[in-house]
Amino acid sequence: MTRLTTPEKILKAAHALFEREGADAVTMRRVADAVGITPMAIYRHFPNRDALLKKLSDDSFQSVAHEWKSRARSRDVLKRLNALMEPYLDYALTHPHLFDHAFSVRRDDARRYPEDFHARLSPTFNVALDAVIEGMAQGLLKQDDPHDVTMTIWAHQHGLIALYRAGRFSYDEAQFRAFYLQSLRRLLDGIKA
Amino acid sequence: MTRLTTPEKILKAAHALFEREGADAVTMRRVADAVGITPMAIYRHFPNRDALLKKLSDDSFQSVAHEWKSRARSRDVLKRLNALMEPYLDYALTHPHLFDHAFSVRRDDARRYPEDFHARLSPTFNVALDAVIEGMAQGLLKQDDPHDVTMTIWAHQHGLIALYRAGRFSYDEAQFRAFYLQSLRRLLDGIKA
DNA sequence: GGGTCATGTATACACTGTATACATGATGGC
DNA sequence: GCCATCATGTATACAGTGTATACATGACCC
Repeated sequence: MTRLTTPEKILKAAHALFEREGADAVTMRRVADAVGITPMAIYRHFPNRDALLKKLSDDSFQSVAHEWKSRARSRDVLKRLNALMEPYLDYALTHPHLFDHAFSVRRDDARRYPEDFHARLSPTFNVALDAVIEGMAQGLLKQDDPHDVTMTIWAHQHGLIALYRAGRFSYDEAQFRAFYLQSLRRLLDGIKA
Repeated sequence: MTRLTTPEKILKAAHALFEREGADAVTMRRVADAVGITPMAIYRHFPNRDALLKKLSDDSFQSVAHEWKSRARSRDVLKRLNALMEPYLDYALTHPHLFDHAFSVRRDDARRYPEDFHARLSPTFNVALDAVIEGMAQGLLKQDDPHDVTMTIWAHQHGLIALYRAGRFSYDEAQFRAFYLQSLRRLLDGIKA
């Protein structure tokens, strides 16, 4: 257990609150109490509450982002695409509150489609994009704009999880996972006969 | 201009605030000021703020729900499905804050998949479901669980709009609408070659 | 005419983020 | 060794939030 600097302690305490009870539970006073300082001391390290929450969720997301890439190892493009669909769900299920904050909250610095994704600014999007490009080159996927197709896949994943997070499914995690994969299979194969 | 009862005045004032500035702007004090009463007077008509917001968004949603059905007139099932995809987007674009509240907020009384939708409790879901069932019967759509397929379509729509609402697209409304319809076409046709 | 009840007001409390002013202790230059 | 500087903390205060509680007022009915 290495000694933590104060900003680290603050982030850790805030993170714990966030994971357990969601963003609303992360009040300056509760974080300060958990660290053992006064609320105003937090402002020596973070300009305001939003910045604290943002740093928090950015760090958390960063720590799982590399996991993304490591799953994209398969030679088979279709298997690779399938394997890429799971980490997004995994993150949503293991860090639900952080997921909400990372993807469902409007924020000024969020990457925007299409320009930021054409500029390859999103490492996670890139992995999926490359699989799609390769799939089209190999003739496994229909010829189409690969960026648009990747975005379609992302949106589909996101929609399912957003509805799940909003309480629109009565499925438990295992059941929802099955539905999620099945639904993505429909996207790959199409609904039309 | 018929005379409004106090609860109606409250709802109208709250609705205006909601549409213009979003849920956070709907404070008891601002609503009360707009109506010309004290904040506590609102509690004679609504048990608390959440109930006020809920009634508000339910009413708003109700007022557009019948529009849903009227679009499902075409004989051609595929055209009908396409026509059904637009109202959801229209509602999201014309009432963005209300859309967020209606579909992205966790609420205890929300209908849950699958049981509430099998019980046909959602008039809007039913319209799409019936089109899907008919499409399968006619052999236009792949044989599959029609409820699951309808849910897949809904999730796809929802994901696109959720990302748009979260600021992940730099498209303007017209551009996003085009992308939205294109993406849903991909779902119908499939991505695989 | 007087009780009942719906509807309003006034006040107060606990909670929020954070601006402002001040304290304290470590560090570096002379 | 001493003193200024500065990072880091505290204490207090303010404006905002939802809402519990107590009281006022006027319409209605018997």
